[in-house]
Amino acid sequence: MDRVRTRFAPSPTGFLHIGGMRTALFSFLFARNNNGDFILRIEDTDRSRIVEGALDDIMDSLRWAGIIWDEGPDIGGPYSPYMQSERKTIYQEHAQQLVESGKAYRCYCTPERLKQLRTEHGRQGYDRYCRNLSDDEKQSRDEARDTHVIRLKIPLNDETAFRDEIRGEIVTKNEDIDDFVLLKSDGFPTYHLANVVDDHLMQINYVIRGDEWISSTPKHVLLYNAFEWTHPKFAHVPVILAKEGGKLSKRHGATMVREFINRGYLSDAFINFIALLGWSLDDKSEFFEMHELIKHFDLNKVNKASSVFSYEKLDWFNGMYIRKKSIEQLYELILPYLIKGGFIAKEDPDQDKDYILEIIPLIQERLKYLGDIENHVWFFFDKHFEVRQTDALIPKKLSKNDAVRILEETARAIEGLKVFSEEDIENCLRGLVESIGFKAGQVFMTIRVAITGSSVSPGLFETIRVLGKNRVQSRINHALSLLKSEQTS
RNA sequence: GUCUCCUUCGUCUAGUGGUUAGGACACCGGGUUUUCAUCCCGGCAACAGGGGUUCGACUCCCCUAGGAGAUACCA
Repeated sequence: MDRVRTRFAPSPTGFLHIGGMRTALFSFLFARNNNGDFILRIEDTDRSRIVEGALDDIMDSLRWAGIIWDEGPDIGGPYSPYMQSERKTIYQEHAQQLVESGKAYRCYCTPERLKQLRTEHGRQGYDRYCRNLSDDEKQSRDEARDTHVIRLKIPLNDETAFRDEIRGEIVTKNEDIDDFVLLKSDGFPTYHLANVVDDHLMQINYVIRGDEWISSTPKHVLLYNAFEWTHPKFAHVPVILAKEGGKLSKRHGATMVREFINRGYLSDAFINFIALLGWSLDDKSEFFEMHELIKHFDLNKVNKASSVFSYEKLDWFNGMYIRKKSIEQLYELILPYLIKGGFIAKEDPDQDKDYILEIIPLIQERLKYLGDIENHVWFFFDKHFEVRQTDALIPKKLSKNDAVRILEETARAIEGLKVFSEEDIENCLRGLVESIGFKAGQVFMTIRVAITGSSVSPGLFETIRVLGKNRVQSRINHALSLLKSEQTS
């Protein structure tokens, strides 16, 4: 059997979408699983819709995810170029060839006529008017150099079938297929022409794409037939929908891969999650690294039905992956976010490395995504510290004086600690609870709010240890002054 | 409207004629506990509906409904 070659062929009309990434992933996994090639081709034949920066975003996002192509616009390859806009003459020659062999024809219908056709008959496609133009008329139109497009002459009274690798046989009556446009009046090809010509020329033998293409596949099959080429195998993978059905859009949350990168989702987690949208190995495996996905991927295990993107489950996966990272790995990962949050200086990022290395274990299991880091570490940095919940300083059922007493006793007890280990801190404070007569929860909450500024924090003893004696003492004093000033009740 | 595809817990899914229909996320309850988180235990919850075929249908066929896509000189 021939070497497997698949491709991902996005158009640079926007940043890479979640669904696009998932389709690219399946195409990539299938190629790698078969020791084949994965090609990146850019379909930029609609010059009016090209978005600045989209091409770079698509390539960067794919690389981030570990979806690496063997041939593409940036690295070239044996079938260069990989930008369709640079292949314009190839398509024109092929379209011309079909006109000459009588399989396609020039159509001079104006956009206005086509529009009117649609309003009169509903959406029923082109009426194949120019297909039957007399030779005289054709000649005079050509002599007048009327603008025209080239359309494929669909063989009537027949049906077109193909086998989808995921769905099986799909049959369409040819009368339901338009004499669709091959070459636009500006000389650029339509997707249909360009995609067929390129897939053939680039030796693609598996076309793996989103299932929104199912209904145009018969057109492509007919085009392959017109060229007398054998068509590749087709596999239409299900698309990703929003919760309410319909396309995923901004109002549901992030849709661009870029947004997930920026928020600090780990590529391993993202890929793992997205791979499971429409594919699964069995009823128990849920964690897969890329090499495992490659090893196990199978088109037969791809679902037919579209799936809903769950932000909650992505967060869960991401949390699991964050917890699997070593302290050192996590340090490298969060550094950019610490810089962005103003916690450390860009010029000297490793300045507080030892301190941060101590902090990480305390927050690791609480982190959902890296961008969330500042909500967990702000109070570890003096210049960001403030008591955000001053009223929480006084626990339920206790008075201001009780709180003052707790903090004063705590300051004294901490001062007496010779060894500042977690164990010693714990023993010390538990002893304090005993002697003071309040409940542990009440005492600890007051201390927590005093030293972390809020009622939610990592474990108290470990936090105290990491903060260090000096910081703890000065924060307790600060809290005392807050309590004594009349603001708190 | 027409054509095509799809349909198992709220969500992601396992299941290929005989299962108490399994797992995960979310949710609810309990445990651990100084808060939050983690972790552990338990619970809720599904075969869209109707006809067939069959000794027997979630599994096969047909119809209906619902959803998605196409119906562009966009991809």
